[in-house]
Amino acid sequence: MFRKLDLFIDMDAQERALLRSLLEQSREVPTGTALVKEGEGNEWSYVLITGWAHRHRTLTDGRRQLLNVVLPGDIAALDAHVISPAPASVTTLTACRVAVFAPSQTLQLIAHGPRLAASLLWMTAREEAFLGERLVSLGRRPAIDRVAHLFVELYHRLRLVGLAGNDEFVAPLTLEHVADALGLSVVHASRTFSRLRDMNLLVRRNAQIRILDLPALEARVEFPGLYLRRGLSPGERYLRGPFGPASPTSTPQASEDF
Amino acid sequence: MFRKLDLFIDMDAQERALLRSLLEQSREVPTGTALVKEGEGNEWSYVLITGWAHRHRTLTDGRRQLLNVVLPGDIAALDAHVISPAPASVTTLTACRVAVFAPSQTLQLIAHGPRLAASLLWMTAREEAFLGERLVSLGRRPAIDRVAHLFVELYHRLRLVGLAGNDEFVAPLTLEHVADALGLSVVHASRTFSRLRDMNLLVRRNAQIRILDLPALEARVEFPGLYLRRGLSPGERYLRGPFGPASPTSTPQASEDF
DNA sequence: CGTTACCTTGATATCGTTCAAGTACCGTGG
DNA sequence: CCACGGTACTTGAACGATATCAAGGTAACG
Repeated sequence: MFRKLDLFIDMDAQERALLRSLLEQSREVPTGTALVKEGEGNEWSYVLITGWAHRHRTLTDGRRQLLNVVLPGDIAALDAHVISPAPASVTTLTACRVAVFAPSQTLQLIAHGPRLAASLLWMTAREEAFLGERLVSLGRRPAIDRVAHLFVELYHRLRLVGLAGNDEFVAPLTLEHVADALGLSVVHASRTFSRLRDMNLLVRRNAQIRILDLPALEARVEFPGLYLRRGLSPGERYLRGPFGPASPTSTPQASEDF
Repeated sequence: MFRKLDLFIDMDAQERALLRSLLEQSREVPTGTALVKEGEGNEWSYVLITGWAHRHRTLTDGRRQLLNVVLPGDIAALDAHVISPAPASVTTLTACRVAVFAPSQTLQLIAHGPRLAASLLWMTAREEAFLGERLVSLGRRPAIDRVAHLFVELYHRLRLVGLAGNDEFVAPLTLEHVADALGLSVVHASRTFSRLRDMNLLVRRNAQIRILDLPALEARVEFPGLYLRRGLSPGERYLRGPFGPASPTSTPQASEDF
């Protein structure tokens, strides 16, 4: 399984090398490992290379809220370097391969130049957009649309990193995870999946998700998908100008796996 | 009204000057101005100097979700530089004084060195923490606790910038804003305020909020307030080391208004 | 002095929760 | 090969928190 961090802007050779060096020391962790624990001072950040994880908060009485799902290529706890006690936990949902890196390395990345720094900013902003969308779901959408939106979003995110088939993918989430992500009870999450199946929109069998009617699902939730794409924003356009790729040997074009 | 951007790490003279230059060209905008419109390619970012604004998404049928409140000292649409069509709108709630700046200036800031870049990262991460907390509210808290949490958070944020009294502050939010922020109907938001008043916890009269029992409110929502503080995180400790303040003339200490 | 924006209150409806029971599917040990 | 226990899921029934509908009240403002 190869990691596509082409989420970043097109990188020159030097930038690629720097990132590569971060990813070299990776380790394998089992299901259920707490990479970050909320409330504790966390020293490390992670790049998820393979497997799934999730970010979540737990209240004292046991209620839980899943904030986001962390997929291969995503960075977990980048904020660990700037926000002292971690505001949320990060736990693996499957066995994972993760690259661990220290604050000093993040700052090295930033110090290397504005292009990588802006990339980190972009990743963080993307995370924020995910949270915003989820907030719209919890605040203003009925259960069926919340579930629809979650899985349409997952579908697109997984496709981006080559982990989803044409209409199918594996999502190692229990009903409880879905419920905790969407502010529902497990019971109602179950009923909602039944409803989606009966409406011929989406089928969930164990961890297998099959999208039956993507257009219908996207229409339900007004899915623009814009916040997923790596559009050419003003900032990026600017980056290609004044600063430009640091090495003239690299042609600015869609980046490949590396 | 003076702006406290001491949210940033302690800055040296050069860094302060750079920020100052950004804030110099500010303009006054009336209530209800859309600084950013969702779906449109936005070219500008803003530092809010005085007044209130809010970030929000609107669905086609008119349902709205308020994502966050923007207070003096906050940056709005910093992500405009990296995420192309704006994922959410930003609209003023009062007359505001805002400093407008272009993507090029953000990148200048980043390029100036890792300390300012990390500060931007910190502000973005803080935003993300706000969204996460709100998500917990919408997903797992009953109406009364949602309202409690929102106003405790606002209280602390306002205190941080000197805009809240000991137990009182002005919040130019209508019931509709509160309802849209918390995923409630206007009617129920009204009833919930009544309940809070009857329980001697909080009183809202027009735009005036009076906190009657802060400890009780904070206990209800397990308010740690950690994500508000500017704790000395690993990354920050690091910044004081290798890089240090760029100018040796500035003593590293708590920053003042400037 | 009427219009509009904002808020309140009551009555009824609904979506989602909780409680409870039961099924299916493991992996384990006898 | 079967009994066992655990986890994940499903389904039904009753309940409850919040929504919706409807009406009325107050204050600002032209």
